[in-house]
Amino acid sequence: MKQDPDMPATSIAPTDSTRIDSISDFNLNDYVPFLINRGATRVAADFGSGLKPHGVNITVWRLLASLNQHSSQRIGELSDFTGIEMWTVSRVVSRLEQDGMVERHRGDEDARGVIVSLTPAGRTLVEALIPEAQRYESVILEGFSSEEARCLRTLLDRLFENMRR
Amino acid sequence: MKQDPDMPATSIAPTDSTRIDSISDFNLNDYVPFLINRGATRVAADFGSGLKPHGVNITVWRLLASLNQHSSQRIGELSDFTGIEMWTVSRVVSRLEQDGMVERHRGDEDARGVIVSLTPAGRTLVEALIPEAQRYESVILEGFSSEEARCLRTLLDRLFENMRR
DNA sequence: GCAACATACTTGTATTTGCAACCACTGCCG
DNA sequence: CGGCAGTGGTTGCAAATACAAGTATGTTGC
Repeated sequence: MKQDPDMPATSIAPTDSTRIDSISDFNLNDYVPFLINRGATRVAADFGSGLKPHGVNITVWRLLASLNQHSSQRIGELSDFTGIEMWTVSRVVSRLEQDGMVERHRGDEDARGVIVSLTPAGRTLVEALIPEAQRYESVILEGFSSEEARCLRTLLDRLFENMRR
Repeated sequence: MKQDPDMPATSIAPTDSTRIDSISDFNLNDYVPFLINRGATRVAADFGSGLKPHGVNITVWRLLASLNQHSSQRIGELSDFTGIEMWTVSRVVSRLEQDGMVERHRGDEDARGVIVSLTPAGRTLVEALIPEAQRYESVILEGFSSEEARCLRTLLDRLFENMRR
């Protein structure tokens, strides 16, 4: 077993629960991609279960909220803004169209693009979800000062920008 | 269309790209659950595609890395630590067991629990993945001071603690 | 003005995940 | 010790997502 050369060998095995068994110095608790995925997995499960009574999952919510903000966007723009792969956006939008929540039509300038916009029913749905979303955010940010929350938002945003390359 | 009563009506429609169409004051760019999910979706896609040559996806990587850190854990502990639902952990562990990357046996103290541990092959695999993981982290944290990175880690960790309730 | 290539999106199929119902084991109470 | 509530884990089936291969439109060079 590899050992830190700066540390003297010890014959007493550590037994506390925070002991790290890994032979490398890699620590998941400090590994940002892990921390983000872990948080997001839980957000999807927790907030997602709150959305279920509305017949909506996390992906649908994110797309609807995105459309609520910029009332009509191309499939590719929705994908860029939300980080959801284009093929998934395409299929989710198809279902939302069937359900009468969005409309889809070819771009005017460039007919390769497909422009998606909320119907009145779609807007009504998003507006019903927003208060729940805000309530949920306040739960997960419990104990955060407004300074800390602002800091988290900024850093997450910069992270996302880095991922665009 | 509703209009902010504090703002005088204007006949000139705003045309800049940052315009918000929503009638409410809800802004996704400041909404933490959205920012986290967006980041995580991209991490899963980007880092995930780097993992594919190793026959591993993001969920498998997270579980292997978790086992690398605490060499044997129960299914429920893996679920708690990673945020992945237990039924998913159970199934992924089954596949990893078939592939010879982990071993599974009933708990000694309490035989309801199932204890999972890495095999030598599993440990070899994780150790091959760690350098790639570190490289990926450095890409997404480009431009972050060590102070900022530390801050992000701390805040993400507190967020996760809040979600445990 | 028409190949040839690029961009924007869609879709068939395979894999992964979510849910609910289930099985395995423990600890407690009579 | 026998039932029975509680905890930990698994699994059949449905829904969601990933990938690769497709269609539709636009742009460029000849």
